[in-house]
Amino acid sequence: MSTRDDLRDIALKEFAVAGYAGTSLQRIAEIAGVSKSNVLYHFDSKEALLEAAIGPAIDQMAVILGSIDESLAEPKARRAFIEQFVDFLLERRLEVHMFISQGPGLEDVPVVDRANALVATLATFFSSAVSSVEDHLRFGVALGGAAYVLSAKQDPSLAEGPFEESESDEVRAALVTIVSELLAPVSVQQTHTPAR
Amino acid sequence: MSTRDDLRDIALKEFAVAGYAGTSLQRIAEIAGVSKSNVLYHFDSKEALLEAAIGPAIDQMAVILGSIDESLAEPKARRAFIEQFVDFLLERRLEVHMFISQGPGLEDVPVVDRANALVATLATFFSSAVSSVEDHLRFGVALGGAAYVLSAKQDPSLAEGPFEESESDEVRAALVTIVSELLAPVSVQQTHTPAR
DNA sequence: ACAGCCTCTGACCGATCGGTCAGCTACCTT
DNA sequence: AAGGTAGCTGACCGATCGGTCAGAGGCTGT
Repeated sequence: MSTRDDLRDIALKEFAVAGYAGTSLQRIAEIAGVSKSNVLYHFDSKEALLEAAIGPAIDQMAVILGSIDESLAEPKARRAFIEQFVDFLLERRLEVHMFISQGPGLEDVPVVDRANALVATLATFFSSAVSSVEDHLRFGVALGGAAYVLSAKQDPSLAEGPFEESESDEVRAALVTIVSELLAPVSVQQTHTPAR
Repeated sequence: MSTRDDLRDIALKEFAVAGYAGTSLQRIAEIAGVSKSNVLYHFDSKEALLEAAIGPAIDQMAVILGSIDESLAEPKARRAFIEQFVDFLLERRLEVHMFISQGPGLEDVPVVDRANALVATLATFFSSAVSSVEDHLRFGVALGGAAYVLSAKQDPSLAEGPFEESESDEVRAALVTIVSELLAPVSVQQTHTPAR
């Protein structure tokens, strides 16, 4: 693995656990065993490092959202989307946790604004302007709850690899069940894209 | 309202939205319209300000947890607890959001460790060692999801007062429904404290 | 052998961090 | 009137922040 990739991975982990503002370039450099200057050689700025760390996850999220069309009202399509979404949460739990917990307060960082826009898009799919307050809450609980539980599970270690092999499948299945349950009563608006 | 209370409230809001590390005493002082020295006159240190900001919420949480006994298995008692818990989330959403999103990474801050211990206690009530992975996830999704959705709802403003009067009741009722739904299948262990 | 590039470092920069300190003002007590 | 105390401020401290810069060392192509 290249030094650049090392730095990106370390930065992502530190940003997720200690926060963007709470993580210094010096600390990232020390963990990686390089100088702070070297961090700024590979990345133009701290903000550029943040973009490199969470950008791929946002790109991936955009692809997932682009693949869903208005057929989301059909139970089968919806189930497939939820599975895809849970897989995304499992694979990118650090990035998602970062965005969930630090999304506000990291405004005017371009890559974060892009992520905010994506979540807004996703929300309109599941609960448009005409849906009830409860539907909004269901969507939020599903997204925020799944993101929280994944980041909180391996709290102190925040291990690098995915979950234990044996546990991973069980977690995935349970999450799909829970999220499906949460979103089941939500009616999907499949007409036009909402006005706002 | 005294200057001290002003500072505590401002600090809580800023800590919640920008993070503890991302909020400077200078900024808190500017918002309050006082000098930074004055902040450190009312609070011995930044950490003391954090404790003053979230301590009351943790005390309140401890009281709630102390009031529940092992009768939580009965549906009526469980429902009452969920309502009490949702009310707590509504009243203390800033503190809860702070703890949820910054709990790890704020270790060795005494007041945060106390909050962590409380959540662990709560978790053992709902899902002991013998319960399934899905039960653990259900509990986590309910807690983290409810906390996220409440902090995310009023994103930019992060208004001081509670929700709009008309909307507040609806949000409360919906949250009680959703959390009850999430926790319904979870079997409560009411024998002894789990072995591990 | 030399030139050029990539990787990387230490020294250094101004700004800001949390925190200390001496002292000012206003008010209360005797 | 004198003294004490609570509330507050500006000047200042060392440490650390993100970021710049000149240059060292290694590797490749000529």
